[in-house]
Amino acid sequence: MVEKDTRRRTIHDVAQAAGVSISTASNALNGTGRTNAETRERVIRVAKEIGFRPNALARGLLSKRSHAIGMLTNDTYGRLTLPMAAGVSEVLVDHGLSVFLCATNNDPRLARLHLEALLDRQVDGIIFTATRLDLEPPAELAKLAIPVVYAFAEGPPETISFFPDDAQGARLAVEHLKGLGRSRILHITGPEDYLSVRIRAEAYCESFGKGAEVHYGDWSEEWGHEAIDAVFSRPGEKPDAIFCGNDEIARGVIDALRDIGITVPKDVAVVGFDNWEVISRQTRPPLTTVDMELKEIGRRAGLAILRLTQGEAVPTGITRLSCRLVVRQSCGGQAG
Amino acid sequence: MVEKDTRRRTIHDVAQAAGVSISTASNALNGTGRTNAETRERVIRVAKEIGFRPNALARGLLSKRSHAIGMLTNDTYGRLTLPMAAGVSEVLVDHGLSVFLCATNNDPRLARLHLEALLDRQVDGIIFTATRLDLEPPAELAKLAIPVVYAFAEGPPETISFFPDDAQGARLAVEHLKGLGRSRILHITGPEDYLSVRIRAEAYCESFGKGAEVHYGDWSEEWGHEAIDAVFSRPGEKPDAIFCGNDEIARGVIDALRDIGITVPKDVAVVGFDNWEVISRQTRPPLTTVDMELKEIGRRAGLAILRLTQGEAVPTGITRLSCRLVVRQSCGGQAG
DNA sequence: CTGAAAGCGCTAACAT
DNA sequence: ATGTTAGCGCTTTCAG
Repeated sequence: MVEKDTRRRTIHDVAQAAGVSISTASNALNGTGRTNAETRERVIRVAKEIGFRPNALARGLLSKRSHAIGMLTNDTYGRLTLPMAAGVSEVLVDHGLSVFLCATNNDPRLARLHLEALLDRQVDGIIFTATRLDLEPPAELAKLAIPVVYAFAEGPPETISFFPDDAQGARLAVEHLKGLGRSRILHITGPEDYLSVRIRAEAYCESFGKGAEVHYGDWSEEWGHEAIDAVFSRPGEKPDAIFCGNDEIARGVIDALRDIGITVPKDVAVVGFDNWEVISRQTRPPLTTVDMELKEIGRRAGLAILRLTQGEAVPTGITRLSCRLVVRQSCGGQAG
Repeated sequence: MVEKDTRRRTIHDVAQAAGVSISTASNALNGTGRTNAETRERVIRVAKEIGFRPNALARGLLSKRSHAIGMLTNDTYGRLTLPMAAGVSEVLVDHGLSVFLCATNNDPRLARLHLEALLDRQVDGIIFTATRLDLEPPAELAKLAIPVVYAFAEGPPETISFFPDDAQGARLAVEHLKGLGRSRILHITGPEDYLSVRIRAEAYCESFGKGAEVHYGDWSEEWGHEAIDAVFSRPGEKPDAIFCGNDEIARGVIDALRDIGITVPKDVAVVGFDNWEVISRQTRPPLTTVDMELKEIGRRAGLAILRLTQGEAVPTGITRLSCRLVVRQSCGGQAG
């Protein structure tokens, strides 16, 4: 009994089966050089028949392009990184680029380990993503010979970065509330040492004008509760709208308001930030919130890397991508 | 002015700089063959000096091992896939294996595209992960010449699969409640067509015994609300504990109980399933819940692939990994 | 239009 | 102990 040959078919097999030389087979398959239409078709047919698939390693060795990129992320794939990864992958898969996912877990040793592995594998480029804008990317990245793109992170000058436009997102929220006739809008948000927190707060202050009031805290529902309890237990005029720094805070705010008998959105309108659906769809009422379009950020980063690996130029600097307001019922919008 | 040579250093450069032949350099660096200790050290030193890093493509071409594996996942990286990916990566990175992440988004075209790309890249193995146990993995996977491991998914007979032990997890929850003196435990869970739902429900019934009562619904907070409203508005004895099919349902349950003036955990204890922290830490009181140890599933899958790629045998069949009960305050546990 | 040959960077027999 | 050589699978001059 003859053992079945389980080896992968090589271009050598194709050439032999088609009765041509290896180089002719290669030319035919890649449409390079001059090849008789007839032979070309025969070669292509044979290749399909015997299930030939070119070895990407051999190709990469020769072309010095691996058609793979690395995605380096500082966290264990939080809710920010993943939508971005989806966007990256979506853009690249149809161009034959694969993605190595490297979670560094904020550990510099791991980061270097992954980075070296990526370079050894001759990746055509690297996308660095982080969980907050003001996290310093590894300095080595800037010195690499291959293209690097920063997503949700800021690279050094002359590099390419994609950000959500936090200021525009905040304005979107405030203008929406103003348009609904709200006039005493409070901002309850996260820790002041986050860059996005400061940007959003500043845009809120500018957009709302006199009477703006920012409460910094942490990213938790509990903080939303606390803040509401504090604000509504003090004397004086009460707010008629709350713009929250993220959806978790917004959820705490909404729950706290209900607890003290205030109706959302009739008495107080609430807007969140993130559109993290497990929260924003489940608040009662569902939450109007600002979506940072993370997937789009990923897409843009992927596209940029794609262009760069093809030798095209991509403008350097920070590109701020617009946020989108997702209107649900917590502001008095239509039921839906 | 001489252009700086930005080419990557090759073993040829090392050999030249160390004044030895290429093969001696190779032997010295890899510790293969016989090499004089002195030359070996010199070669290694020189290699480090000029920043030599071996080209993984060339190595892979020769050894037919790319030291990369593919992770194929059916969803756009949901909360289930990601912890598993983290576990996989954690185990493999120190062994020099990199991971291609391929999100198929439940699209068969994408799945095949990714699979072919992985094979072209000569990956050493593939891990398939899904978002539910009873999702049929692509049939092509079983026929591959390389090792395949299924995580949170069931492969065909004679393959290797890792599952959470849903039945044990459910028993953990029920026994915990019984141990706390609860005697009228209800099970409010997800859609009956989910295998995990059926397994958990069955284990609950067996463990709780006479009087078991299962309410099937969907995976939402809303359903938790509805179910509680229905149960507490009907005549007859009321439950003193609820075992929920996931954390979202549990959150709805807790909120609904509070709405009708029932205190958790005093009057009714609640246990969830998933330990999705954005929910389970934020319920009031925080939720006692069953953790499926997804990261551990990923680790085991990664370890299995590692063994297989090294030619070691790994027992086939389904391995069910124990769940862990995370005790918070929704059952009357200690405050923490 | 086709084929022979060189070589990408590396490893592993085999000579020396 | 070290060097020479062949070759992994592929693309690409360059002769024919």
